[in-house]
This record gives sequence, structure tokens and C-alpha cells, in this order.
Amino acid sequence: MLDRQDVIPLYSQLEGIIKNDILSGKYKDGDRIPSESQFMLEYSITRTTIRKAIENLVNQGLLEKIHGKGVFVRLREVKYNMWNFCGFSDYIKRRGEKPVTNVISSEVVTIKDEEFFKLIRARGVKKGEDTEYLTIDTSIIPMSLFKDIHTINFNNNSLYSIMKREYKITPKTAKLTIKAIESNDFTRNYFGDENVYLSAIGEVIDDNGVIVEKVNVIYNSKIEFNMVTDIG
Amino acid sequence: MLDRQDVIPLYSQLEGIIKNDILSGKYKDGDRIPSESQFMLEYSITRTTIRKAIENLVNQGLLEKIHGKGVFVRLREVKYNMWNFCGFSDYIKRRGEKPVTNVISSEVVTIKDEEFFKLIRARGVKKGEDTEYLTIDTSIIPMSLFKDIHTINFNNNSLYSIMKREYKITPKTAKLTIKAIESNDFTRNYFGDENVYLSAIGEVIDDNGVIVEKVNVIYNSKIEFNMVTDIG
DNA sequence: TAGTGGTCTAGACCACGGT
DNA sequence: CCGTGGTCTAGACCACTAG
Repeated sequence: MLDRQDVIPLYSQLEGIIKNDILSGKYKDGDRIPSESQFMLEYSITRTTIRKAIENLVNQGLLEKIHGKGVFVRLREVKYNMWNFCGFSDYIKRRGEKPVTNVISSEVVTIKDEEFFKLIRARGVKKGEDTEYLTIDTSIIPMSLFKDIHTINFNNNSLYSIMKREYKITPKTAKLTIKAIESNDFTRNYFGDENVYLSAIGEVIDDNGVIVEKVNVIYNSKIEFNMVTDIG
Repeated sequence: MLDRQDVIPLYSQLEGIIKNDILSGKYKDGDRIPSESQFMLEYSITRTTIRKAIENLVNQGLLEKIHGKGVFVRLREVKYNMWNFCGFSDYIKRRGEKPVTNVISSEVVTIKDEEFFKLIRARGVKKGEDTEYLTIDTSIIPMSLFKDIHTINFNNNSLYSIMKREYKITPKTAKLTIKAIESNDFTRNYFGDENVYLSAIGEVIDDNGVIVEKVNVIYNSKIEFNMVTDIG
């Protein structure tokens, strides 16, 4: 249900509900989701709000609109999808798989007289006895905003949950540059023998535009980056 | 000026105007563009329409919104920017540089009993005597939609202009998957010695959802792919 | 013809930034 | 305080799809 008192905008709430219904299997690949008018009746909100939620999910590559027919779930790919920039564990769980997070290193570093917490994690899914690693995440976090964050064990705790729950800081937007990189010791160790990978480098900002994390994610080639762009 | 009789939506028209003003230098990097209310007065359209145009340009990485302050041009990068998926030549010209298109091959191929026009082009900019190549584009185009397209010389003609002008088909949306690839003979020949590149593989559809082109673009590492994504 | 999404209008109230 | 963008409402008319 939607909560009009919540600080989270209605379209974001609806977006979460639809996303959840897709990932939980309520709407399967190829299914038509309810029409805009059905959503209007169900949630008592206007088309504009519904359309904004759907628009965002289309941009994330989860939905596809067909004029005159409806909005359809598009999860054609067997591969993991990179749109899920955060909420890694939830995403994996909803695929019916077991998420694994492995802290590779966790230390306090000083850059230009400022202290940062540097966290490197390998993340993946359990495949029987083995683990298939999907990303290697390097996070650089200002200690000035997150006092004592280095004392937390991130094998069992989500970074963004901690930020929200313990520090009342909500990561909101990621600005990323996508690059192609060659394999190195890390990737060989965690991803196996492929030679090239995608990597996203950038920063994550909160509601106030403050940089809460500098991030570098290396993606296993099993993860796809799909995008839709207008021409013209 | 906006044309309400035109089949092109008002927000698309406005989008084009703003984009043009950025690329032509009327709005420079860091400048604030007119506020929504100023656009309302200037063009006699509602905020919704203006916001849709601006929203699209933000998604393309050309603009940045700051709550309470305004909308700003963001062309910080010295590197070429990949948002410019089409309109390559115009983009280069507006940077004050000379675009170069070099047809590598141009042939009719048959795939599963259907004829396609296969066009491979290297595109770049003139740097003194030399050419710096930025992309290698492979286009596969159904001959059923574009009769006799193989007789056109694409050293001097833009593919999308031809589609629009000669065939009355307007490419509208590109669905792409970004991959990392290793260098090969093509890239070594045109881009030099780097080992890894970004590549976009996918299809381009028109207003009616018909696939008008299958495309594979390899990007020189001088081109950046910047993106902004919401978290949550 | 009925139902869908696509575009657009004309308002409203709010949160944020700078004066 | 005013101007900015952020969210939302309640309509309108249109174009497309399918029975």
C-alpha cells in the first residue's frame, strides 16, 4: 500500500511495489502489468504519478511499453542485470539464489589529510559448494561523515543499510563512468579467465548532494548492462 | 519556435532547441539554462511539457538539476561523450572540429533468406593531417524496408538522414547492451594500441517499434560513457 | 468500439537555495 | 522572502491495438 505521509514520493513507492512484484515472480517475464487506469483505481493516484513510476522502470530496462497494448515485463536475459546497482542481496534472493559477500579488505586510509574508510568486497551467489562472484566493489567513504564505520563487519551488513540506519544518511544518486578494463589479479582470482570486464567508477551522493561514497565496481561478464536511449 | 501542427511532440521539439543551444555555445558549460517558468512564458507551454524535455536531457547527461537553484549545463568532460549516439557529425562540428566518416565496407548480405545491407564505418575527427577515429559502427539494415539503400555513398551521407529523407522512416529508440571487448584488427588499425574497448550492441527501432537497424558500435577509449542512476 | 498508452493543460502545494 | 525545482491532481484529446 502507498503511504502519503511517507517522505518517499508516491511514484517511488509504486516503483518499489512493481519492482518487487516482478522480482518475486508475481509478474513474470512477458506478462502484462496492470494498465494505468487499473493502477489509478487500485491506489487512488493520478496517471501522472503512475506514469512516472513506470517510466523509471522502463529506463531501468525492467518494463517495456507497447502503445495500444500495455506495459510488459522484460526479463528476457538469463544473465544478471546491472541496473540493480544497489540492493544486491535482495536482488539475488529474489532470483531464488543465495547472496555472498566477502570482505577482501577493510582499512582506514588517509588521502590529502582526510581520513577515509576503504572497503573492498567481492559479491556473488552460492552455486552448490562454490561461489560465483559477480562484482568486486571498492568503496571509499569519508570518516568525517561516518565515524567508527571501520568497526563494522560488512560480511553480514549492507553498506547502504548501515548508512541509513546508523548514520541517517540516505544514498540517493550514483554518477558513474563506465569503462572497459583488462583482467588483473583480483579479477582472475574471483571471476576466472576472461580478459576484459566492465567497470563503473564514480561517486554516490545523498539527498543534499554530499558525496557519501566514491566507488569502483568491477563487473563479471555474466552481468549485462542494458540501456535504452532516445535518438534525435 | 515550436510548431503545434508538427507530428513531433512539443517536448521533443523543445529538447532539440535546448540541445542545439548547448552545442552551439549559446549555453556554455556551467551556465544555468532558463527556469521552467521562463520557458513557460517564452513558448506558452505548461511545466509538464518543459519538465519532460529537461528530464530527457538530464538522462542524456547534458544537463544537471539542482533543487532550488536551477538547471545547469554539464559538459565538464574534455573527452567525447557517448550520449551522442546519433548526430555524430553535428556533435563534432559543434565542438569546432571536422568530422570524418570512412566507409570500411558496404555490401548486401543474406541472413536466413532475408537480404540486409551491411555497412561498416569508421568515424572520427580531423587532427591536422591525421584522423583520430572515435567509433567503428557496423549497421545491418533490412533491404525490405530500405530498397536500393546499398547504392548510396555513406562517406558523405548520414545514415539516419537518409532513412528519414528518402524512406520516411524515423529511427527513434536504441536498445543497447554495453560490453567490454578486446582489441582486434579493426581497433588496432583505427584506434591504436589500447587493449580494451567499450562496445554497444543492439537494435534501433522507429516510431512503430519496427527494427530498422541492428547495430554494433566500438568506442575509442577517448569516448566516455557517463550515467546517472537513482539508488533505492 | 473499447481499452490502452502518448501528449498536454492548468492548476495546487511543497522543499530547497539565496537575499 | 521570492524564485527555483519536486510532487501531485483532475481533467482533456489523440493514436494505436484488437475484437
